[in-house]
Amino acid sequence: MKIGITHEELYYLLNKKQGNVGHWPHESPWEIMLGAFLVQNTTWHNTQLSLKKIGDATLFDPEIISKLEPDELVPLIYSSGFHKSKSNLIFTWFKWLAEFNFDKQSVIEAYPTSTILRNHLLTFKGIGNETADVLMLYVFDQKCFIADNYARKLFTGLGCPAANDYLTLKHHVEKSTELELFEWQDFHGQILEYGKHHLVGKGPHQSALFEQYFLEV
DNA sequence: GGCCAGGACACCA
DNA sequence: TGGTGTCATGGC
Repeated sequence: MKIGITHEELYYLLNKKQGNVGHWPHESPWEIMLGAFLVQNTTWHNTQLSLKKIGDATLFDPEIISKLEPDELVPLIYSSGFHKSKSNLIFTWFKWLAEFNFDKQSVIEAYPTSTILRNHLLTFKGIGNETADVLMLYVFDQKCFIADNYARKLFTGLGCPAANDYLTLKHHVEKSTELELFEWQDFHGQILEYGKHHLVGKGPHQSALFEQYFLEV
């Protein structure tokens, strides 16, 4: 990268600067899945309103959630928007999980490689690259990089030429970065935290600003 | 009252 | 393959 630090160093700088940001707040894996779907193009605040309603109605019991029809899900998730598509996704997702008896280890073992599992996640209508990676990283415990909007802005600002496309940046970072699983999880949280404070409403090319921030450790 | 948020997808050329 | 419209709510 242009400012001459490795991806690992970037992560450690963010972590040192911002401290513990709590990578993905949750009480259970079911809450992570629901959060990943509901937060699409929505604020975390709106997502939490929906999660609270689902929790009140189901206690996040996957068996109970899996028995809810899309029409029954709509009033629970209304506040996070796109309720038609999101209710259908939750419905089909938990029906699929039921085939594995809601055991995520069984899901992981049913697919020969993490790439094959990820490709299957992408077959769900409503799961794209970013949501698939959130699930892989936080639910199925697979090391990966989430090249979301904030990450692409940040890496572009740092002079990374591969950052304008989701998959290009994802693969670039993954093949050239050595981190533990919990660090990959925290990396996303750190970028998100940084993005919410420094990237909202700003254009992608802010390298001077980034350098000033990171070198002021 | 317009703009945007921790996207995804269909459609078009 | 790349660009654009659409889905929808809540906060500022």
